[in-house]
Amino acid sequence: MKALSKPREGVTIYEVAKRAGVSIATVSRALRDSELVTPQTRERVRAAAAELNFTPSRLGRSLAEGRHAANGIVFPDLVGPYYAEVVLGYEQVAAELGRSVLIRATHGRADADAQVLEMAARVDGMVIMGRSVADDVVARIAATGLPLVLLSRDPVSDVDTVRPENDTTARELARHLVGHGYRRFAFLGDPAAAPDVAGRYAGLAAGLKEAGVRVPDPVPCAFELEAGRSAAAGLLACRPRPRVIVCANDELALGALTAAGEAGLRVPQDVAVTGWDDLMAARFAGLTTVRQPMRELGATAARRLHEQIEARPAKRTGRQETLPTELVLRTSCGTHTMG
Amino acid sequence: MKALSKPREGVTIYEVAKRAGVSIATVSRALRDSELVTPQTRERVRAAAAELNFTPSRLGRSLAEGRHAANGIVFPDLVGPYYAEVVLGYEQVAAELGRSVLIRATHGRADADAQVLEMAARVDGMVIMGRSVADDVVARIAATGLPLVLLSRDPVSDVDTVRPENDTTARELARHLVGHGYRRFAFLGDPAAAPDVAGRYAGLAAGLKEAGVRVPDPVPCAFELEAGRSAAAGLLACRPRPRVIVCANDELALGALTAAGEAGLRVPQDVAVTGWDDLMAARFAGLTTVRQPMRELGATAARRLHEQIEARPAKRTGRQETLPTELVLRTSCGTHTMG
DNA sequence: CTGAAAGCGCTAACAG
DNA sequence: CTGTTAGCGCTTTCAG
Repeated sequence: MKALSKPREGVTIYEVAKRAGVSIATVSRALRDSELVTPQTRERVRAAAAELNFTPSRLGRSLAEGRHAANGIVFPDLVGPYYAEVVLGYEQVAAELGRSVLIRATHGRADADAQVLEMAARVDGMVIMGRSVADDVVARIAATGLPLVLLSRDPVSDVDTVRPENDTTARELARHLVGHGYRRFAFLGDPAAAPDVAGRYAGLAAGLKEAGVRVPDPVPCAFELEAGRSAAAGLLACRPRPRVIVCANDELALGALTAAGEAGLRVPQDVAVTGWDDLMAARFAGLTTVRQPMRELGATAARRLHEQIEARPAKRTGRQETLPTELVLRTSCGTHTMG
Repeated sequence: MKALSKPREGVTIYEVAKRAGVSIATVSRALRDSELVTPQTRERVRAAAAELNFTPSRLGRSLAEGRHAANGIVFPDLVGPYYAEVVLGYEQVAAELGRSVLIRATHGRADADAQVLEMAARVDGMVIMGRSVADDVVARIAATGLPLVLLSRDPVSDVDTVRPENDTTARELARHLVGHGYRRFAFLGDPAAAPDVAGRYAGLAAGLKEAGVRVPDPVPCAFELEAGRSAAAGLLACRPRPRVIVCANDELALGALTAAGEAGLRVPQDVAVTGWDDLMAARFAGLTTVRQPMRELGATAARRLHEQIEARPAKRTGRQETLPTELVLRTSCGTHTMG
């Protein structure tokens, strides 16, 4: 057997050791500020490392330490400001905790399962958001004992979950709209596409039922402005026309607003529209919507995950955490009298 | 010397080998579809692996293969839709190429340099965006021979660069605004904060100079709506008031629009406003702006990086690529007569 | 076709 | 305080 001699090119700890005239153990210690080295030696090693522009291999270190010092997050997509904010909150907390961050958007890809499993092998713990992968993949990862947190997703076995409040606020929205005198409702969005949408629809339905108003069937629709526009155009062509279109998120609502304009209808006089998310555009479009603590969702998930990682061996608590959301009234749902 | 016995818990290739009654080499081969194993053996190994819920350790594999199969991307921040879109494009291409993605937002953190260096040790190549770290860090990473691509940033030595067109389109914008008859310009944004802003300001200045219009000093301002609002409020209080406020990006412009509204000024009759980015909100705010191929910027950077990684040992070409941008005229810059 | 064993770069006992 | 050395989990010669 001979050396394999891969065409590696990074400077290794051996070269630094040789240059500094010490052993690799001393280099390792010196570079990590161990107390077990003379300031003198430390300096010599430091100098040698600097001269060689040496950075320790993360692979070697992780393998020896038995940890990656990295967290992952998987989400269905990154389109629209929603996911980005969540990822931002996640990254921020992870960075503070000194952990690297791996991301993967599944985009409904065929090999999503494999990619997520791959990520599971690279991290000390991960967050899975929404319906990015099937339950059996989640279960399989959970079975390995890897720290795991589900975000905006229905619980799977005893995995920790973090999500925004949907039900209560959706009921509140229903009550508010009924208060405007509306009776013909439409719901734009596919409850089967995301747990959050299911929760919003359920809350709306419950609120309407309480008020004795007919509950509309949901109109499934992709999460894009364009899709919202065309679906809403169809809805607005119905007779009798719905008096209010409750949309599963702001992008759809913005599309509905566009459709209403194209149909020559005034909002809210002819048709009212509501969204969900409170994107920046919602403000400029005067859209009534629900504000979600997106960044905080990501940050919270990161903290829960970290707790699990630190608490190894894992004690799955199945903790469920729900973050509050807030109804934001603007002009698109109807005219509000001041005072 | 004894075994170290870390409290590792993952199933290893040894256990699979034992269970399948073969050597670890055979397991390794079987699981990676090597031709060198009987279908029979392969099946036996597969079964054993499945029963044990085995996933090969990425660390072990990477260390042995001498590659991470991961790419990194560093950006200054993730606030606002701009960066998210870039990251999305990057992730998408990286995923197609079978590579994991590491992200890091520096947020102007003090330890940004160390974090970026850390990432450099975890990936086979990385993209550095805007002013996320200082030139010397870029140079240092480049010196290690790690494949590197700069995004929306001034070139450093011979590192490949990808960026959006700023100068030409900014000149075009200047000409258009001068065509509206405007002479008193203001520029909101800090050219020192981002190379893109510097390019936009330079282009605007050049365009104005050509037209014989006085070039305004830039008004430095953070990249946030609120900051834009207050800076614009100050500008609008000046006498004589600027006739048009050219903003470094849409968020600032949206803030300027808000400020104008609060000051009781009509846009564009009393003051015109332009942005840059073409966020979704820009459309609903009627904002004249410049559309950038954000997703394509990320995707292009990912491809360039991949080329470098595949072409190892690296041959730095210092290739510079500029992606086109497009002026989008809406109502905020002035009234346009049809036809 | 399969197995034995040598590393990949680093950390951490252990023995000086 | 410092050096020696045994792994960490996997891939890959090299021999059979």
